Amino acid sequence: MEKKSATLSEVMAARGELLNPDCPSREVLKRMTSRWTMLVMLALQDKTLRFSEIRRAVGGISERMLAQTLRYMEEDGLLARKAWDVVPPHVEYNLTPLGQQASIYVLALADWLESHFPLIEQRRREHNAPSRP
Amino acid sequence: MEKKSATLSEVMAARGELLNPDCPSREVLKRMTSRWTMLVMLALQDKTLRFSEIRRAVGGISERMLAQTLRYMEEDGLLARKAWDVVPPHVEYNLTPLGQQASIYVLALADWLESHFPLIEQRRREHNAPSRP
DNA sequence: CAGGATCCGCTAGGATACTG
DNA sequence: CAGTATCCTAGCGGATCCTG
Repeated sequence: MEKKSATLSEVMAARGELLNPDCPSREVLKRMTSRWTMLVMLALQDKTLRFSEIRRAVGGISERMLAQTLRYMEEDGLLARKAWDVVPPHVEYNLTPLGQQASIYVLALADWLESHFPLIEQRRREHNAPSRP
Repeated sequence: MEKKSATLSEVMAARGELLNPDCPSREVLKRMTSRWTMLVMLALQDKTLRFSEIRRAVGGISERMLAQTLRYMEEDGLLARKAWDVVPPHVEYNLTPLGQQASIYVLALADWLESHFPLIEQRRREHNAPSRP
């Protein structure tokens, strides 16, 4: 499993990997780009937050989904969880270096989307109402 | 609700826009990062393909999902569809400039994911088998 | 060939209640 | 506070058949 500098063809091959239906990274893609994961990344960008703080930050997420999302992210090494053994419980979350790297791309996409959303909406209107006489 | 030139704080607010549960761009995010949309973008990167070619390129996608994905992408202005009125039908798809812009971010994310997938998998194994004696 | 129409299983995800 | 457990529903998505 040594990692040498990738040749161009290797890079190109790797790039198409996801198009393979059996590609195991598809599930990771699915998780990472899932509705809530991206928003949690957005909320945790260079911050450390507690469970309920994230819940408040990410509008509309349910406890169940937040818990599950956090578990997945931790499992994938994107999220660090620190729990103090006190009562009432105190747990803090923040992105790991790996998670922060990933968040760069997620945030870039989110930013692009937000800034181009008006254009997309306009295209959609044009599309759905094409020159009605 | 009037829109003047954005101040820095407004820009920062815009970045958090997606965290608002009522934010309309959430649905676009959902569509754009949906399972198949990203893979179709991957397949169409600087290419023009026909329906069945895309279907073959994106392993595992069903006709129904491909058709729906293409419709959404066209609706959002990410995809251009050209149909010749011949029999048998001939239809070609390629990304619009807007779609190509978007694909940059999607592909960047996909690339990062593919190259870091081994690491993520390793983290997951470590996580699921923590120092068993 | 490029899809639309239908049927249907599965699961993502919400609401609520409960616990350490 | 930080979750887990349970129940339940909408809609994602697959399989299949059909048509211009």
